[in-house]
Amino acid sequence: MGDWKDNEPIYLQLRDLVLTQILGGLIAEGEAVPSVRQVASEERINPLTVSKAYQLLVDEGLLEKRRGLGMFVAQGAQQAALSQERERFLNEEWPETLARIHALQLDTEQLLSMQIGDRS
Amino acid sequence: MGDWKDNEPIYLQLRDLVLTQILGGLIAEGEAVPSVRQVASEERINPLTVSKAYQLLVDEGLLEKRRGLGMFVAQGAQQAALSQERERFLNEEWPETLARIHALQLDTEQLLSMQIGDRS
Amino acid sequence: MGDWKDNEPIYLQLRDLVLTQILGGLIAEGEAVPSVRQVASEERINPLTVSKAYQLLVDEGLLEKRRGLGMFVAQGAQQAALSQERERFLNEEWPETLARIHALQLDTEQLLSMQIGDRS
Amino acid sequence: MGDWKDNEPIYLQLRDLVLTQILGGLIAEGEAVPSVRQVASEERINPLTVSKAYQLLVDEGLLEKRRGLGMFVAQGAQQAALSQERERFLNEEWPETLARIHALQLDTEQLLSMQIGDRS
DNA sequence: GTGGTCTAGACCACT
DNA sequence: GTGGTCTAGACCACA
Repeated sequence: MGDWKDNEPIYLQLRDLVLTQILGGLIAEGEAVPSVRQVASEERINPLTVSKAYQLLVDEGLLEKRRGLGMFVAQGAQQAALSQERERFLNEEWPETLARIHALQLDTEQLLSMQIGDRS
Repeated sequence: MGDWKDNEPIYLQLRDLVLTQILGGLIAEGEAVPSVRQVASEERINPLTVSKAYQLLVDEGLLEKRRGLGMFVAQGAQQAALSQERERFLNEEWPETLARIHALQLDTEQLLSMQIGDRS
Repeated sequence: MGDWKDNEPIYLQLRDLVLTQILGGLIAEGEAVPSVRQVASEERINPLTVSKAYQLLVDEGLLEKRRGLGMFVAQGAQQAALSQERERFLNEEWPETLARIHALQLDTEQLLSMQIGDRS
Repeated sequence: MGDWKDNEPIYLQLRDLVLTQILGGLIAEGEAVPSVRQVASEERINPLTVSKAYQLLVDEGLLEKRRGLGMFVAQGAQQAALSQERERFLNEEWPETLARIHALQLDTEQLLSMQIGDRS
């Protein structure tokens, strides 16, 4: 349960992982996320690296620090994460993807109708 | 046309730029691409960076070096680029994008209706 | 009245709060301050944290412990707090603030015209 | 030339130091700031610590990264720093200071007329 | 040369 | 117990 792509910083991958869990409701709002030390030891990575990931989420307002207690999922984090990630996707990722699809003369509609794991 | 994203290496961005131009037929097969020096001075980047991008395209068989003359788009480059990039896109890029679309519960219709350059 | 800045220890913030109340005469000399338990439960913080704040004030001679009865504002506490805090303010806090005002080239008139709770 | 208060993180002190230099025009806009390694070695601190300070300034838009080249003072940084720091001071620091001055029954006008280094 | 990332380990303040 | 900070040293990608 601890394998990381090495073309992307671990702390970014971890941030995305936690964010996905918040999105999916796997960690409820108001609930504590696993402590820095715990994640570090389970995933066999450095506490600093975990800290960096968590700090990013705090900066985005999805996590809250409570001094001496730990980090907690902020109220409204699930909804906030959803709209914030949607906006990022629509503004940044999708336009580029769309451009590439056109350049490669592929069919957007057909691509979108694919299921995950499919190979056209 | 001299601004670069700083989250991706310049030489990769430049490679993609040239590749897109080949795909779009903006540089015909057999035609010369701008010299390393010219690109470097116009884009105000290091000649080594330009060289690196060109070398990648040579390695992929899309450009040809002719000693003393410069770099030229290889015969069949447009078609080769198309199939090779399609392969890469379908295998690496699209699955992740598709997964993200599902995770964010985005609307297929809305995605289809966006055109290049649009904002939602 | 239960939100704390997270860039300063809670026990210090609490100490300042009580001290301000003594200065302002909100808690008269000889009067009891709210019990550790009461504050802890009202403010939803750890009793140890409250204790720490109270202990600081005891050390400064502003509060007195009476076994089995609680903590009381010491005789002469208001006057003592005043001179002691003035000293600290003039020696430590104000010089830095003054330097910053000069560095930011702020207008004395504007600063004077602001009242508590104002925004520029 | 490398002594730090130990009640505040070094990286914050360093950030403030660089910010002050930008404010004072000691480092002109477009000019490079000393490299992470250079500062680290001169000040006898860890490169990571320097990095953290610089990263903050990048986040605030006062510094710009140029890949492989270093960090540069952004265009308009001096003015931006001035207004940004002013706003922070007026909104956060001054109101609290004003409240304290009143609680201590001091005279704001007299305090403001003090010169740096004075003792009333 | 530049900054970015990571590790291993330490110490601190806070609750 | 919690997170925050710092060190010393390493390796990497980029220009």
